Parts: sequence; structure tokens; C-alpha cells
Amino acid sequence: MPEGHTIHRAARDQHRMFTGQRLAVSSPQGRFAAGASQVHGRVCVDIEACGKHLLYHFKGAPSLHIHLGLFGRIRKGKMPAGEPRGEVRVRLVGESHHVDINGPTICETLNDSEVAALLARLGPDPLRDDAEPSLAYQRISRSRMPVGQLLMDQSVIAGIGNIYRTELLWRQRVHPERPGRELSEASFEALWRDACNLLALGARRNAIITVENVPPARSRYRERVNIFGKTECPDCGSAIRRFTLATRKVYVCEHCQPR
DNA sequence: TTGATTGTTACCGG
DNA sequence: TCCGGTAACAATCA
Repeated sequence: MPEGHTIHRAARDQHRMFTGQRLAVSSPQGRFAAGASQVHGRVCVDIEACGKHLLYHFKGAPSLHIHLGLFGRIRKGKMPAGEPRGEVRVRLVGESHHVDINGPTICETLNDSEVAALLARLGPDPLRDDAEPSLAYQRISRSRMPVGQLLMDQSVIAGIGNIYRTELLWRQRVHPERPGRELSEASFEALWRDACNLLALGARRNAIITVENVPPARSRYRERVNIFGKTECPDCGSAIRRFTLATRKVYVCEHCQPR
């Protein structure tokens, strides 16, 4: 499975070698043939990630916009490329490597103004140097909505997904149902800093890791998180409560995260 | 075959 | 206008 937000940033980092290269772009299943032909044979000048969105910028052509959604995957391999596996929408082929993008929710080309509009509707991304966390705190501190819902709103903060939401709030001892306006600035800053660190670690390792003692790279998923998907709090042993917030399952330790 | 899922948007009703 | 609920879509695996 894809590792949420971090995979986009990780993908951007891993695809850096494409920058400056002329890419062959194809659509093995034909479902993105028109878009692929627009960027095929163009020089990739930059690869940009903002939140869960990935943008390949080309010289003299529109940008390729990818959002993996729940199910999308990105696979990188050395040349020569084998047969595409599964639902490959786009195959990007460079000099030494190729990248297959499977089953993304969004796979489209955008012109400059459309890219600008996309970036404008996203909140600050903890992984970007140009992020302005104060914009996120403005939104949160003025809202009655629960923090656990605000964290999932990509126009508030770009890049937090369902697992990071649960894990960040547990780590910072904030109850997901606390109204945004009741989150102190100090608590917000701690949350933001923690998000920066965890997301950076995730991007580096290409995996969601929220426990303190970083387990081996090949560890099981459940060993890399604290309470997500679990029944018992690792700190106090209390039962973990699970409920739906913002259409997704959130987990909370009512003892460690008092309201 | 069924259910669950690291995501998002559209639409409707109160 | 805001907010909650529901459905839809996506692909894969256990």
C-alpha cells in the first residue's frame, strides 16, 4: 500500500534524477493517452510536491499532476522497463530509470494558472520551505470544528492523512474532538513541529513511522505506529476508543488525551 | 466474493 | 452559510 503523504515527497526526491531529462511518457492502458501525448518527449525541468499532490513540470508543455488517493502507487525501476503491472496510467521513461504510476485518483495535465490555483487552495505543507504555519493556526484558532477534523482539511494543512492525524494528536496529548479555537498557540506550534519531523522522517524512509525508537526498515506496519489501528495505549494501557471523524476512523486514548 | 482502506469531492438537507 | 451525512470513484489484498 502507498504510505500516504510521505510517498509524494519521497517520490519527488527519488525522481529528482529526471530533472533536466527528456522523458518518454506513455499510457499503457490508454486511459491517459491524450494527457501523456501532451508531455511526451519534453524536458522535465522540475518536480514539485505540495501536500499529497505531485507535479512534474515540463519545458514548453503543461505540468503533469498526480494525486494517488487511497490506492495509487508509484513504482520506480531501472531500465529496461518490464511489462506494466496492474493499472498503470502513466509510464515515465528517462535515461536510466522509469516510473510507473498505478491507479491514481488524479492524473491530468495542468497549465500554469491551473497549477497556481491548485497550490493556492492548499494550506501550508510542513515539508516545504515556503510553508507559513501561521496561516494554519489562523484557520484552526477561529474554528469550532474539532482539531481532528481540521488536520484532515488540506486547505488548513497540506499533507496530513488519517494515520498522521491520529498519531500526531496522541503524541501531543490533544483530544481529536477538541475544538480548534481551544487549541493554544503553544500546542499548535508543538503539533506543527512534530508534523515537520514525522513527515520528514516518513519521506526519508518512505514509510509512516511515528514511534520513537525507529524500527528496522522492514518492520511490520503495526510496529511503526503508536495507537492507530490498536486497542490498547502503549503508554498507560487504557483501551483505545475508535470513532469516525471527517469520514475516517480516528483513534484516541481518553486517558492520555483528555478533552 | 466481501470487506476494508495511508483520499477527495459532489450533493442534499437542516 | 455552515456543517453533517451519504454516495461515488479509485485498485488491491486478505
